[in-house]
Amino acid sequence: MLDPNFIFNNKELVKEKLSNKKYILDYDKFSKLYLLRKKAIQNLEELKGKLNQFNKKITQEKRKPSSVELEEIKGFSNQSKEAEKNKKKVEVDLNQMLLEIPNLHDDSVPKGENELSNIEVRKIGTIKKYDFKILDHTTIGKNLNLFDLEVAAKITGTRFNLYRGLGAKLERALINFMLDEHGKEDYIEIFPPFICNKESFIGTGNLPKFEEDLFKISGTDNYLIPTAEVPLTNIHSNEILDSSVLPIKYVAYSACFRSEAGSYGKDVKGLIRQHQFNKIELVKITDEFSSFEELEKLTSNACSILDKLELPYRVVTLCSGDTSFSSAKTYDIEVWIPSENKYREISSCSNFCSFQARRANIKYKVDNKTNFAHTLNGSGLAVGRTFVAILENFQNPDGTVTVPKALRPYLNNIEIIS
RNA sequence: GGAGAGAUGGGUGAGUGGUUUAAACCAGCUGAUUGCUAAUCAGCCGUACGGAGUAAAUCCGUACCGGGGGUUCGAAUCCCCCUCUCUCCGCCA
Repeated sequence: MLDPNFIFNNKELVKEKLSNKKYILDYDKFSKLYLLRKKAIQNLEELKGKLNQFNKKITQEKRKPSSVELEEIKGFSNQSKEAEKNKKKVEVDLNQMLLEIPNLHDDSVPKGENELSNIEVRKIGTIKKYDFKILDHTTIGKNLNLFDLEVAAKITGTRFNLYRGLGAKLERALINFMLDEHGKEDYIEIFPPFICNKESFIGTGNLPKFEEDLFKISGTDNYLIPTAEVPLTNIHSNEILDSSVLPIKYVAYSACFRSEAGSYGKDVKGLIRQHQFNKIELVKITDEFSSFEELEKLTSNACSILDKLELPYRVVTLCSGDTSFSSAKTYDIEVWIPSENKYREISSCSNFCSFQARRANIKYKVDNKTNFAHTLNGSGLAVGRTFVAILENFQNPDGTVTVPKALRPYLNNIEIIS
């Protein structure tokens, strides 16, 4: 959520930035609600003040009000009740509008409409030359009996997967490897619930706008998490943190559930786009001064997993139009997928500045002053896509797959999956 | 699933309709005193919003005792709904 005072006082700037993010702000509607709210508050407080004064007098004089007084004061009481209802209604209206306004992108973000305007920051690792006909991960997985999309389709449906044998072990090894590596960087490990309530989703910005992307638990206001960002960021909702505990760093494994509404034709083959997948998530809560510095660190923490797994990748700064609803600045990390001959997103690292903190009410205190905290997150990494990248990048001419050295201790020191 | 108890400031905890402007204690901060540590004494010690102030300091007002609604001139206190916690029983990994 943006600061309503900031919107009110920076009309042109806010409108322009939002339009770069493909959002047309109805400023007139906003300022009308903003001013109505102020007026409603002033009206209510004046009436309440009169009422309080009268009641204080009665109390001090230790007597019951006379019938004449009662008549008069009842009028005030009723008026103030009306004023209160009016205030609440205006506040709800304003709040609803604010919840649907995206975050402003940071000035360091390139302006642009779509991914064509994203800027490559760096490219790491060398793409192998293969002197044999390479296979895609679906074929490799099938040949080596590592996972079974058909069985998953039978027992659940499309876009679900079942890992089997060494495939299941590889997936688990990756999870443990990533958690351990981030633990070395002093991220506190969390094992969160995979279902969160509506308030938590509003806190991170998934609701109210993106409900269709989520799986709702029938008969409740709860949803399956699409990422551990939701529980992790909300650990400190409605709290005022002492500045000495910042930055707070969390890492968590979770299964992630996404409806993938509106992506029916996309990536229908293989493990790239699933309704359920595994992911390691990094979340940071910082003060307002260090968040961009912490974003750089968080991004390189995510990259270091790819470095250690010897997977080629590149880092991209998303342009304004490609930056998500809640984010002020996002780096995408994209891993090389040989069968597609291109880089594919494997992590998205974002600084939300105070946008989520306002929604989730996360503050910190320094020198007796409270401010909204800044929140950040990034995948470290998407496990399923890492699995895909390993199968494809480490495939051998004989159809086997070499296990990256760093991962072997997690896989009974197996060197080759055959 | 059944029965019961509870939720009050950073913590413990009093408070069953009106000086509650939430007692008291602990923790914390500031100052005084005293060789140091410590002890003692005094003061301070929440959040949000609105208003005044060029701004900061500050001052005034309003709201907040798990959340929402209601009764009343007046609610931490009475009524209704919800959430969560604890205890016992049943079931269960």
